[in-house]
Amino acid sequence: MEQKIIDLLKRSGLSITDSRKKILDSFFQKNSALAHADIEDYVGTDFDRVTIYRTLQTFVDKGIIHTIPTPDNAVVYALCKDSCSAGHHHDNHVHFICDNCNKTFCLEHIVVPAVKMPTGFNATQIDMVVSGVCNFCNNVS
Amino acid sequence: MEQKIIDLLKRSGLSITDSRKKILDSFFQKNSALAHADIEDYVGTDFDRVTIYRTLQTFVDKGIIHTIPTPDNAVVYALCKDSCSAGHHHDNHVHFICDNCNKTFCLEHIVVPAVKMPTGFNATQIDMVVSGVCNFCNNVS
DNA sequence: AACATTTTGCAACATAGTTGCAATAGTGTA
DNA sequence: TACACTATTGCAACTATGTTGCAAAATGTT
Repeated sequence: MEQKIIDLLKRSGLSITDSRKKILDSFFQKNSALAHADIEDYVGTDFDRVTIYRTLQTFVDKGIIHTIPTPDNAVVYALCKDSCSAGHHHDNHVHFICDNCNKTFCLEHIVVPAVKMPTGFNATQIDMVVSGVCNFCNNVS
Repeated sequence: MEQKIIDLLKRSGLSITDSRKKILDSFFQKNSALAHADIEDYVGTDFDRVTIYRTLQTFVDKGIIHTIPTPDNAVVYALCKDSCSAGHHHDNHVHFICDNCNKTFCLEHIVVPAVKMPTGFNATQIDMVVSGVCNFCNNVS
């Protein structure tokens, strides 16, 4: 796991630092998307708030994580699959937010369907966010 | 116009106040969605920041406006069509954000397409936000 | 080990949004 | 129209979120 994280950082051309390792680790530990506050909770007081902001920004720039827009306008981050590289970002899957446990999931294999735009409108990016109850919460009940 | 706004407020069971009239007016004047800051600019110093927050919240509760999630996570509001009523909200159209002029539009007649959810996931709401260049910016170039 | 380059932490700041409470304005009734 | 009741507003203070500059510390390279 440790090695997997170090490899990913190296592959992205980033130097190996404690905060980057720990923050990446938090994404591998949980398998849902994380808000800034979640990460702050996870790493505790080990690192400064500012460092977390900057690290997340770096990860987004390098294509390691991507942001997910949510209806309640909280910033949420999730790991990108290997096909994502710096700048060129293949994030065309549907995202799911559970109203019950409040977690955000990437539905990796559900592709955002095409929509026909009105004349004059050119689409470059499409975000689709579905809310409801996730499989974990459904199984519990 | 004045009368139209007063009728809308009455129909929603709200008392007629200067701030509500002015804020509703800003939505009728511009025909794109508005961020809190846009409204603050429009109404100037006539009303307190807090009043604008509370008024927008009231309008959302009553189904007069709806919020739109944006990829850069700014809160944006737009007028609901008449079919929207308090609590019961028919907001199943696609939203469009222009990367050039930065305005947000409701594509009222473009319905969000259906997507098949993985087993265990139940969808109650689907948001679809398209980014690109709007028809106004395309015509200009 | 020594150096140049990144990264981090701190402090200070900027913006966004919330809450309690007293003052004010709107509404229905006489 | 005047009154009383209720709803709304403004103020102040606060919390949360995010940003910037700069010096100190850690990283990578030789």
